[in-house]
Amino acid sequence: MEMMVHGRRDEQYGQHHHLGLGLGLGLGLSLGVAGGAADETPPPQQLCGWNGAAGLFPSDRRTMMACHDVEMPLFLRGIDVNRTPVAETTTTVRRAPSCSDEEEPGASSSPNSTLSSLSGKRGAPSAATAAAGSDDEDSGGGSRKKLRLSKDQAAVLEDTFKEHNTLNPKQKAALARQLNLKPRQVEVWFQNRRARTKLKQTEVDCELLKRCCETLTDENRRLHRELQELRALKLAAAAPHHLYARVPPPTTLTMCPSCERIASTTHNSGAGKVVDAPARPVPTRPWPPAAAQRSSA
DNA sequence: CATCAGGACCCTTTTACGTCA
DNA sequence: AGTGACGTAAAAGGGTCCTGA
Repeated sequence: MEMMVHGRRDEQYGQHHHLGLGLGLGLGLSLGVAGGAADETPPPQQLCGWNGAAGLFPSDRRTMMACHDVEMPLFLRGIDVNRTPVAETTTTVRRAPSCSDEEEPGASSSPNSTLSSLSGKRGAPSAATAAAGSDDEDSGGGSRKKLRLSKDQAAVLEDTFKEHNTLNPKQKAALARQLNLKPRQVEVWFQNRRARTKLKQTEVDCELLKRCCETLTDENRRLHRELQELRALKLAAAAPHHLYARVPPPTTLTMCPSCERIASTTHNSGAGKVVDAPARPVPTRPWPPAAAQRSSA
């Protein structure tokens, strides 16, 4: 049952992500960034080259630290619960002064912890706050307290996320038990983590599209120039010789005999030399096209 | 077959916390 | 040392979708 649900979700959100992230791929870009794809569990929504966690996800200091710790044995033992930040460094998990009561390992320090026991439905805000108020009475008027996860907790979560970016209830419960967190906290962490992943991927896609757009703009500019030159050439060819001869051509147009491409080169010495432009039987197509003629007729 | 409850997830917003100037 | 701005992670709230009863 659990696995079924899981698979379904994957499928569902795979489609979802096609909408969200598909833009970079619609252009048929094979995102070359895909180098280290192995790192991140290719989520169902993996559409383009996954950049791997290395360069992407640890965008912030804290996550970075967590990722660096990844090598540590996966199942950390004696993980620092959210309380008693004994010898934490900068990422000390602080307990709110109000939350002086120590809950037993099962009940997390999260002020919202009561929420997780509300059978999953996160609605019922009033119930939540009410519960919170009753649970940690001294929480100061129901203001939720956020507790940073410890480095170790984050590392384990990161590791697990790399294996699979979603959790089935069993895994969630196990992880929560292992980390001494509420299942709800684990769930929220995974949600936020997925959101961060998606954001990063979107940024990468966006950057790629930007580059692609620049390339196309350049190409477009180049083609426009080429078109102008060709039009000028055509005009010159059509002009009567005596008129054309009076205007010293700023450039000399030459044609490659093999490929029949016309090249315009500045040629000072050959100023009076007029290229007999229509040497090439270029416009083989009638103008306007026959179809157009027919339709206009 | 229609309906409903339950569950999982996503998206957006809010809030608490940490850092820096 | 105190403070405000800012960035970020944790959490809330609301919505969608799917499944099973």
